[in-house]
Amino acid sequence: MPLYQDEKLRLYNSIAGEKQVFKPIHEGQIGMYVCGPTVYSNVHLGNCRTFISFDMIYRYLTHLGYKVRYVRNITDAGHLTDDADEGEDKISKKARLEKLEPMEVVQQYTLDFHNVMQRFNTIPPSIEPTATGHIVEQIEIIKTIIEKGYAYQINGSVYFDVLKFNKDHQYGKLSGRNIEDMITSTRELESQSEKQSPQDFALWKKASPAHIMRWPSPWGDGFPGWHLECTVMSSKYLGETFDIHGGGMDLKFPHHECEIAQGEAAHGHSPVNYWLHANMLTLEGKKMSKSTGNSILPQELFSGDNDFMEKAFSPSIVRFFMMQAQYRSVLDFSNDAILAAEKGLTRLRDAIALLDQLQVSSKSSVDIKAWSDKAYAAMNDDFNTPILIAELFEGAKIIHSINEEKETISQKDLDYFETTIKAFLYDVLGIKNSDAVEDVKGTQHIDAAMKLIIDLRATARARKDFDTSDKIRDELQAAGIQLKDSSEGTTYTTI
RNA sequence: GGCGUCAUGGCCGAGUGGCUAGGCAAAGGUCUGCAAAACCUUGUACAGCGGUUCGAAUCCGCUUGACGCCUCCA
Repeated sequence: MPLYQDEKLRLYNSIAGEKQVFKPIHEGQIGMYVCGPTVYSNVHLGNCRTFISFDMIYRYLTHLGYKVRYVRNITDAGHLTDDADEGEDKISKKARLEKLEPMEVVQQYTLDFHNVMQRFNTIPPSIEPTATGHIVEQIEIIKTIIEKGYAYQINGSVYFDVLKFNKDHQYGKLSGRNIEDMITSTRELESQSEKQSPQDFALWKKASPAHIMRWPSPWGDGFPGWHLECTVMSSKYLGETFDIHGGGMDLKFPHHECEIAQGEAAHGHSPVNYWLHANMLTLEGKKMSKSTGNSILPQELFSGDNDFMEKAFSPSIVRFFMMQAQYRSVLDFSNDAILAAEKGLTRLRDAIALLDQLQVSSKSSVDIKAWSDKAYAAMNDDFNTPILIAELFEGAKIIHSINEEKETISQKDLDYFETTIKAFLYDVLGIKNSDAVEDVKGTQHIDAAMKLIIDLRATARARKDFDTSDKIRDELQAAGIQLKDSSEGTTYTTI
């Protein structure tokens, strides 16, 4: 029997503004769409937080026994640098500046994104569609929206008519805005806009002669608007209404608002049942952002080559650090905070490593079921990973108590305990049980330590204390470090 | 200016109308030839001012501050 039948999952639905009991459209199956990156530059750590948060959510849903179709797009066209009429496609701009084919830009940063996601131990989505791969579908849905009367074309571009839409539907319900306020508070644009109303947004943009990314359409050569791809790809792979839509908090408006409008305009009903928004990662108290330069790249963190941190941190530590905050809370990234996370994770890992050598008894004095109930309760409460981690530390305390024979555990309980605690740390939180740090300084430390051990062994051999020298060699071997004796001396390698 | 979120002990970070969050750090202890490590024990904190209440850090109001969105951003 799948776990989800016992576990009542509640999640915070942004559009309702409250936690709701989760009920999928089809029993046991979930469709989840997450807005992916625009691949015009390297993903920074803030971007990663969102994807790691939804990876954890995907993992937990899967852990509960749901069959999840997880779609996360790659935006490789259509994302404008700004909303003005002269707004340029981000990919196109980067290609122009670096004298590359747009698809070279896309390829470079898609590879970077995949590489970083792999380092963070995220599970690839079931489908990872691209905007350029769905131009035909985007053109089709634009036609539909025009037919329904919610879009107009002008000078080879097509705009969504927000005011018209708002007469029959409610624009702004996700982000809590009403159209009147928006009209009165909209900043005046210097340039004369071809849009009927400043709130209108582009479904299709005419390509100027110099624009290198262009596709033919009924309205002339051009490229699709940013919001459209998500509407098209989510409905194509998950249906016109699906269970969960995720993304960063900063996409709530206008991006997700526009998605709702497009979906309702084209299909007549709301596209999403549960909207989930992951909060921002800040650096020195300010939102990480490519445009302001206040950001740190994952590679810089893993290598220690950055101005913010005193040492290198492995992907697992960074991920564990992120999991210590709830996904809906703003999290500030700092040297002290991640250092604390590193020590905590080590303690947790050390405790779990003790599981294999625990003595079993005929009866348990510890209540493992009560412990796991609390762990599940934490996750069922809108994926409260900080509480889950607190329970994992309680688990560590239990392990130590048994190890010191202050408490007892039966074989049956131990098996369940081990399975559960590992499932939560490895499978749900996605923390690997060990990982190598590509830390130059760290390697130097190990080298220094190994040199000392090797010297001690050499001394022992010199005085024919082979008990000691063999012990060193054999135990290192067992620990995965192989000594190599040669006429030049002794070296070591990891196995 | 509009909309929204948040202010928790040295740091990070949960949660709750009355009962221990957790991690890091710190102090004491166990262990140890000495250290280190490890493990155990210890924290009554919740921006300020009012109000509701038998009781609020938790609810309401105001003040102050921070952040996010309103323009591209995960």
